[in-house]
Amino acid sequence: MNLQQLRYAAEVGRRGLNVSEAASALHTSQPGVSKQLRALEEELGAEIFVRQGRRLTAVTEAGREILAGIGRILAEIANLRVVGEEHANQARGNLVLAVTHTQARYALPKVVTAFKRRFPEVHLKILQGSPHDLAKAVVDGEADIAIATEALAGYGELVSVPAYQWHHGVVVPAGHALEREKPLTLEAIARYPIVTYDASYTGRSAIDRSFARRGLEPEIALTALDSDVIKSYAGLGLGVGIISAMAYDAQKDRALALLPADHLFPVQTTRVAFRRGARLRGFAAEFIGMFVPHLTREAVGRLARGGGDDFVI
Amino acid sequence: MNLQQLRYAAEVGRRGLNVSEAASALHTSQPGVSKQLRALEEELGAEIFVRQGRRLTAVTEAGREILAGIGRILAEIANLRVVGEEHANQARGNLVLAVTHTQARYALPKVVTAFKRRFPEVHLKILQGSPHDLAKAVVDGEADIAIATEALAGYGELVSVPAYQWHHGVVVPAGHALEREKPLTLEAIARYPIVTYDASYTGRSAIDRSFARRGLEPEIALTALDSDVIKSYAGLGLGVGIISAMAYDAQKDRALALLPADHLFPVQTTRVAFRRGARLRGFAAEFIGMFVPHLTREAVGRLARGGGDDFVI
DNA sequence: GACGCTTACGTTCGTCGTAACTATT
DNA sequence: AATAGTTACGACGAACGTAAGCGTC
Repeated sequence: MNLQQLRYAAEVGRRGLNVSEAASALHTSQPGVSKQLRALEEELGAEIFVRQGRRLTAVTEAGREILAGIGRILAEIANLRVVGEEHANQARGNLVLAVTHTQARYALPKVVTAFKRRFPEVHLKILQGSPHDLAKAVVDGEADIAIATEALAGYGELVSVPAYQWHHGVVVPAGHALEREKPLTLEAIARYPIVTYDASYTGRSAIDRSFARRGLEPEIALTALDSDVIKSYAGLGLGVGIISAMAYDAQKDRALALLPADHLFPVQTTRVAFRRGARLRGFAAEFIGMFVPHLTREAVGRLARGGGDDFVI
Repeated sequence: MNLQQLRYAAEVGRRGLNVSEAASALHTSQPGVSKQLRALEEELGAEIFVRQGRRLTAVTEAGREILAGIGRILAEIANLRVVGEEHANQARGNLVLAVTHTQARYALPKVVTAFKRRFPEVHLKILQGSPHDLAKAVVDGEADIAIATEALAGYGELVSVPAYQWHHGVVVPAGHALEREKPLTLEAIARYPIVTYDASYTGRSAIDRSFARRGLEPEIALTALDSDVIKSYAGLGLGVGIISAMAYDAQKDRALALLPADHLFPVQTTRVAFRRGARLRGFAAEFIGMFVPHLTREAVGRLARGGGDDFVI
């Protein structure tokens, strides 16, 4: 058995049992991967994949367990490298953040600025995507830290902690009839077409639930992945915008009015997540500490080693 | 990086930083181990061992973390093999028990018999040693399950569960003066020399504490590792024996009298332990289930995956 | 001088990539 | 016919063991 075989098996598992694709992703030949897979199965005395003719069609019972173990092994290998990097230079390295657009645009700038001042030699990379993409990126080791309001708490492979809370707000063109609606109600909003986040982004599920609970079925005129796009179309009069209140800037968004909606939609909790068992770089733990009030770098380490359970709000 | 390098580093760490000894234990050449160690350190970018001249004298800060990670990796590799073995034949394999003499002689026979009837193809091996030896054997992967009354709960690398409780008893030659002492007291016992277990065996620490708490300092005439030896010498009149009550057999030990001492010494709890995170063979979990009442095979699996904490009585 | 790690070197084994082959869609 | 995986084979490289070298105790 060798590490290469484990990497190959893991990649094949991740790539939907497609050996050729895995080989190409690993920058090696397909026959090589195929052969090493067989050798691994041979040595373990258990088939990992079910073969129909010459194709891999499923993962066996034992295979599931084996792939899970391989995942843990490769994660620990990655941790070893992290220890080495940390040792080489505590203040230099790469930090990959996987965040939603709203976070990148409105929540991160302040922390990122402070972080960069403190760790000028750390190269920051910000990946964007849907909350599920972000979670997957962290699970697969492509990103170190994910920040999002949705989905993160649902992954057992991740440790997630609540970072801060916020509310949705309603944005309309200045002078819109809704501005005179006091107090603002869901019923009043539902009379207009809605422009808001795409499904599974930035608290969208909470918005839908709030309307549904009152028996309302507002027309969703347009959905987008980011608050800026939604603001633009709300400004064009395509509909009433529902965005994260922190995405409204009284200065820059003078053409729009923000109507507070704290009483209409539930409070949202943005969470920070990283891989369970991951050996985070010191500055990565520090970043989390800077982003989440009252969470020390040491506490982050403890969470990673996994008291096992999520920090519950 | 490859697995061989990790095995080498782990072995050197375990063998007190002696490369030659590690090489010989691994059935390979010393220069090979030395070179691979350097290669690993080189690749990780961190020294694992401190060198003074040509000798390894200590483990570095980073090295401690790295060796810990390597330990987890090698344990997971072992788990992969276990999955393979399980797949090959659920009812065949090896089960290594590490137990103290008292357990082997008086607690195990019934369970072992039942186990063998149920899994005739499983080869059972019973290792003996001091509780600390047993714990070490399991931590190092030399044994699957340890059973002892002392020490086990003190190892973070082990998951331990209470199996059953018992009391010490006093054995004296039939007709001994102590037989007429009713109720039996520690003071009365302390008037005679004592024959009992060696330090750190089978509840010896509790015996010492009981006397000490009453300000008594009995003369320990002789200590031994096993109950049978103690019984022999107590029978010869060398002193009053204090052994596990279950080690007294009214039939076979007719020359001795057992004086109950439940009220003199605290109740003892024998524990069963296995490596945290270990993927036990099905029959191993089953064995634990047979030994520990009310513990199902599934519960054992859950414990291994580590809700993290010991089962508390 | 004995022990213990490192350096040097030649052999061997394993891994990789190319090419040809076979089976499935 | 195209896609996907296996078998075959030759080349390269890495790891191993032996032998010699260098520092320590």
